[in-house]
Amino acid sequence: MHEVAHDLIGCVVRHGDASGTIVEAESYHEEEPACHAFAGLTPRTATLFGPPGHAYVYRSYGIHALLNAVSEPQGVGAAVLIRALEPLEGIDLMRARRGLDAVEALCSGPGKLTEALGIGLQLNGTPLTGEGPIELLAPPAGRSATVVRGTRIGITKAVELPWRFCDAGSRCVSRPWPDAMRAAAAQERARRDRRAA
DNA sequence: CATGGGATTGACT
DNA sequence: GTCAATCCCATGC
Repeated sequence: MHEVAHDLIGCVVRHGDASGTIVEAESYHEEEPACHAFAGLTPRTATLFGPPGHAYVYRSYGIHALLNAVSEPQGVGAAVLIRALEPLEGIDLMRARRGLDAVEALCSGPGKLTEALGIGLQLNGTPLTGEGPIELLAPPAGRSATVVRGTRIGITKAVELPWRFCDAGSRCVSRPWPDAMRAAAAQERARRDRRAA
């Protein structure tokens, strides 16, 4: 049921002149209480119950816009939250919007990437298939990411569900890193220290 | 109509 | 580590 979230890792999101590769995503479904669609069909969740391949953008904590891709057929409320990108094009534009220089900090969080790409609430409900301002593109041929799976973060309900997917090789993932990534990073550090000694 | 709670981030102790 | 910022909307009276 959550292969969409897995498969989005490595895909490219583009808005205007800025784009990035997805390195982190989480799946949400109407049957579990962490999903906004759990409350049923309301004005807020209408997009979630609409056709797949559309953007669900909502305001979080009154401050940030968060970008999701509707992932199930019309009538089923489900979406994949895009949590982090590796910047690809328009990096200087992203720097200007974010007021930061470090590339790995530009899109390493769901609120950060919408700011970097200039995505706002007015894009809620727009298609991601190329007819709308935001476009979702398949991974470039030949690219294959090592995807690690973990529990979703920042939520208080259904925290045990392992529906968070990250590219283990990316430094642009939002924190905290999944255990598998921390282990890999520690191993790398040990290897480097051994070489230095 | 009033209230409360976030799928977060950045600044500060 | 803690904490405030800030607003949409679901819920309850």
